[in-house]
Amino acid sequence: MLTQRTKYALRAMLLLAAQPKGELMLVGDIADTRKIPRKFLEQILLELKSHGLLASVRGKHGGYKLGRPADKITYGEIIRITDGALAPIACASLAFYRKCDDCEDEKFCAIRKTMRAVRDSMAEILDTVTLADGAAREKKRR
Amino acid sequence: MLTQRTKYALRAMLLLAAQPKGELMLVGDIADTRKIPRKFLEQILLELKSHGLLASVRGKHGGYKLGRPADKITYGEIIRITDGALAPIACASLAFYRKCDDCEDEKFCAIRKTMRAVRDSMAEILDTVTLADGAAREKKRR
DNA sequence: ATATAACCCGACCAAATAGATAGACATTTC
DNA sequence: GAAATGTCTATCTATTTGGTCGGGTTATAT
Repeated sequence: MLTQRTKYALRAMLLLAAQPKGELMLVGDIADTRKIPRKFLEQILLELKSHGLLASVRGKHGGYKLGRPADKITYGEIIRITDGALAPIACASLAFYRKCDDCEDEKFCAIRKTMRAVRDSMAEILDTVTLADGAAREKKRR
Repeated sequence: MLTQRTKYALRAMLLLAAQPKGELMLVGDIADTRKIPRKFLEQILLELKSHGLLASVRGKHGGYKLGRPADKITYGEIIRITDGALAPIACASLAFYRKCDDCEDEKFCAIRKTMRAVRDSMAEILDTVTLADGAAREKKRR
């Protein structure tokens, strides 16, 4: 399950993706609009920024905007930053691989094999769908 | 990520699936073979049994065996019992659906839509792969 | 009867993780 | 230099996870 943190991250990013290109948005406005605790959101945005997914301007008239075009940022990227591995089990992860403590023979592990397949099919979606796709969909609401 | 509990459950079930058909296995033997804390395993097996995935015999010469043929038990079933929803987010789950507290318009939620797609592709694998498949694979080890 | 299992239950515990909150600091505009 | 705004670090609390412990019960084979 995605953490609350990740849900907040996705929501905030989608909101920014829906802004007129290059326009800055205040942390406070993002928090209010998407009902995210302000201070918590601050941390999340900072982390996303440190990975280049966001850009910011300080001082008066500052704010946040996407660090790259919305069609170049995938859900998968965001999730990996805020939540970590996509795979259901660490030994089946690519980006966050870790051996199971008590695994004897990874190569023949029937659990790992299946979880790898699951990971792959998750990644196929999450590394393909972009913020632009999401924002386009949400626009229909109005 | 799957919990340790679920990993144990899968391991235990796969071991039972590899037994000669109908043969009983002691909790203690399962625990030793698959390196699972004995008392913890007891709890897990009991839960799986209560859902019909296992059958047991008490008293001397007692033990556990699968409650159904190995090719009729999927990974998905086991995971849903020990871990809950497959979906990355509750509002995208079928078996464990729950509305997001602060969701305004589920129908147009771009997060939910994608996570539903993810859920579906996970379920397609996890509800298809059976213990028989897994056990067959592990047999090759020898 | 006795030994050997599974069953069942509730209490307890430690460590990790999640979800925030608080406050001081740095930077920019006006 | 004052106001607005992002940056950074520390701290707090609650929940979940992953067990452990103990002991009582029920069922079965010998």
